[in-house]
Amino acid sequence: MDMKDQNKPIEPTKSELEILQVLWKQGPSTVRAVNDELLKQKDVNYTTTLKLMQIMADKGILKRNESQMKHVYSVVEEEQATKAHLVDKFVDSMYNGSAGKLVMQLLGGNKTSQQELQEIKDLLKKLEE
Amino acid sequence: MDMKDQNKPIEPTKSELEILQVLWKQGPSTVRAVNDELLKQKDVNYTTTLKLMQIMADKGILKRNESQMKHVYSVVEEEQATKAHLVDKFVDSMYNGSAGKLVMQLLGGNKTSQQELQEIKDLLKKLEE
DNA sequence: TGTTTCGTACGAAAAGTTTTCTACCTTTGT
DNA sequence: ACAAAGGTAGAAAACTTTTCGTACGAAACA
Repeated sequence: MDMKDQNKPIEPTKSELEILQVLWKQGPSTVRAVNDELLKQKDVNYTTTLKLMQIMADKGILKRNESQMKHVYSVVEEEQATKAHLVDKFVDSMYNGSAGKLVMQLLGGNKTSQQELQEIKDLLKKLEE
Repeated sequence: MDMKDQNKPIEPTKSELEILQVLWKQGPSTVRAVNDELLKQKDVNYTTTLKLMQIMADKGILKRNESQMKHVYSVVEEEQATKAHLVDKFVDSMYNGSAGKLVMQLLGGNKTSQQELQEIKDLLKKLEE
């Protein structure tokens, strides 16, 4: 009996998110591959990453292919879908649900490149139609 | 000896953020006032809120005025500053530091009102200069 | 075949967060 | 003066998240 029954949105913890990053970037991977990547950022034990990924599989965040000895893990939900609802949650809790306010803050902080600004303007034009 | 020595950016937990929200909205407040506000959203015990706010004071997130029996707590860092670096952290971990990508996602999700869109366009104009 | 290497699984411990219990002090009202 | 109401503080329980130790099976290789 496992915990895979849940239509609830995923709420990854901090470490879980780090693992998701790697899987988003590299696609389906073994624990070893994920751990090697994490090691570039921080000091982490192989079994720690393994355990975490097992837990995530249990929660239904990841699925795994056990046909090989080296299990291959992949992400269940689309990257975009996960990000979308994480952003939603963030906007809700920080900006009272107003995406506009968040955008204002981001644009105000001049952390945005010229090219990015142009892309945003183009998108705004499209939205007008 | 307390833990107030830290220039590290604040990383509030989920519950701590809820308390920050209230203080941002209401300004310096007693535990009672904060708790009353929280009660509108969820079921929470007075001593729980008290403890949390004490911990936050310990961490240096809040400061308090003890001159009265009813201690008055206020936020140490400016709301904008806290939000700015929380957003930064979020953008870093989710969008690889690209604020533009986040904006794109937000605008793409049509969660943004006409008025907000207008404000954003105005801001973009200003940024061009 | 035996031994070393690399993988998984499981369980427990460590650390962090949240909640509650209890004690005790101060203010208020009778 | 005393009781009641409302405040703080500290210890500890309950959860959640993160990390690690140990066992053991499969593959590689001398």
